[in-house]
Amino acid sequence: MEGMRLLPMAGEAPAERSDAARNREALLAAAAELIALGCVEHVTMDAVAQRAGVGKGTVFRRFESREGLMAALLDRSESAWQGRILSGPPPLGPGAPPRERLHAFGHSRLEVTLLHADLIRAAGHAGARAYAAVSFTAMHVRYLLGELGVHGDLGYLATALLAPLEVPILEQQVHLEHRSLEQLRTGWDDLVSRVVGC
Amino acid sequence: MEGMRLLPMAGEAPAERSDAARNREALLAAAAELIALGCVEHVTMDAVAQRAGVGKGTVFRRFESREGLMAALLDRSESAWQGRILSGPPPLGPGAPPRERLHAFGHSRLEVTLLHADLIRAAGHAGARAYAAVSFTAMHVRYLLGELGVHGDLGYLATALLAPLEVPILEQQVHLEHRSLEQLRTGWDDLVSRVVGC
DNA sequence: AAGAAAAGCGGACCACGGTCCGTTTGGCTC
DNA sequence: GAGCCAAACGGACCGTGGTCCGCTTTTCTT
Repeated sequence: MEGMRLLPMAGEAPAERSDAARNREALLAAAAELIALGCVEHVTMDAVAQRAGVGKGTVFRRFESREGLMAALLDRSESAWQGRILSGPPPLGPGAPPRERLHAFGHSRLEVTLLHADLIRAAGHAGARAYAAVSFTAMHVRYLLGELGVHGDLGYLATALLAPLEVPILEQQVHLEHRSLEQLRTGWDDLVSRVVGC
Repeated sequence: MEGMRLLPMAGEAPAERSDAARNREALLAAAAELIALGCVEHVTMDAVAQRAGVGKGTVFRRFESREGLMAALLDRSESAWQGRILSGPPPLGPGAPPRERLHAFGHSRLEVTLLHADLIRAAGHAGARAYAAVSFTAMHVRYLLGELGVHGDLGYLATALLAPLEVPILEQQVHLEHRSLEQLRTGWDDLVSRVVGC
């Protein structure tokens, strides 16, 4: 049994070396600190590398790009939020009727998106990361629409419902058209009502 | 009548010097050429300046930024398109019933957005430019919704309807979810039906 | 424990967007 | 036409994201 590889498990994750893992944590921490004591724009790759006490190349090897670093940062709160949906208390989590869950979902997504707007924008379309997030929300909305007995192309309807919750649209509505959070919530509720049917 | 300013007309546009105007045209032409014989990403500010035979500083003085240059490029086809809506033949232009116009609007917007996706992405949120475009489409959809007798926050509904026609969402649907143009058109029609009411 | 291969590391280097400031030029007035 | 000045010009310069490659460290094997 000597030649047996313990972790790699077929051809999946080749496992990370200890120094690499240590640096990954140090870099994420450094980036988070830099955000905390300034804006996201101040998070420059050189600054992160210097603060973490590593070379610049290391940052890129760990996170591919600046967008990748931002996406990794985002990933933490995003997973927590997904957890609240999959197994948290109602009406966000399971247990409430689908209609209520859909309304709660929109309100929550609205808030979390506005809260992390800068980070999300800086993360851009970082590889499969962004798609994973989009895909989770789309799948959930699709599921709720199904529960509600909606007919039609549920995949398209889910995407269409989610589109007004994306950063550019929300920023436009808040900053250019001066809509309040309350108005956005009402708008979502109205939109949901129209889409699922009277 | 000697001291009278002919063009400035109050405090509006201070008029452009002849060499400035010449350079603006040369730069736009150079940029268009560079796009034509390569992708949008190859349009670098140095390259545009060199091809137009001017200094780099001139490019930035005329267009503020790379995004500004892209927005200026986009502005041409965008105005033509707006013209087709305001005074072109039905069902896109006036003359057709509002419902048909709304469907035609979505289909047309879909195509033009996908066609110029790269340019639109490169233009980003270039100052008031982007908002002007967004604002035109929003106003038009809002107007059509009004004609259709829809009740509620028409401004919000217009934005929500338009959101799935924005570049990031369309690219996601086309490239990640492999939806055809036909499916997108059908999706738009269905969405419109649900929003304006059965 | 020793040795070797692979994974990681670091920082010099490059390209591009954007700024600055000394110089030139177009378009006035006289 | 001469002269003036605001506007426009050009290109050296800077910061940042991203790459590359020779050196170091970890980890696995025997």
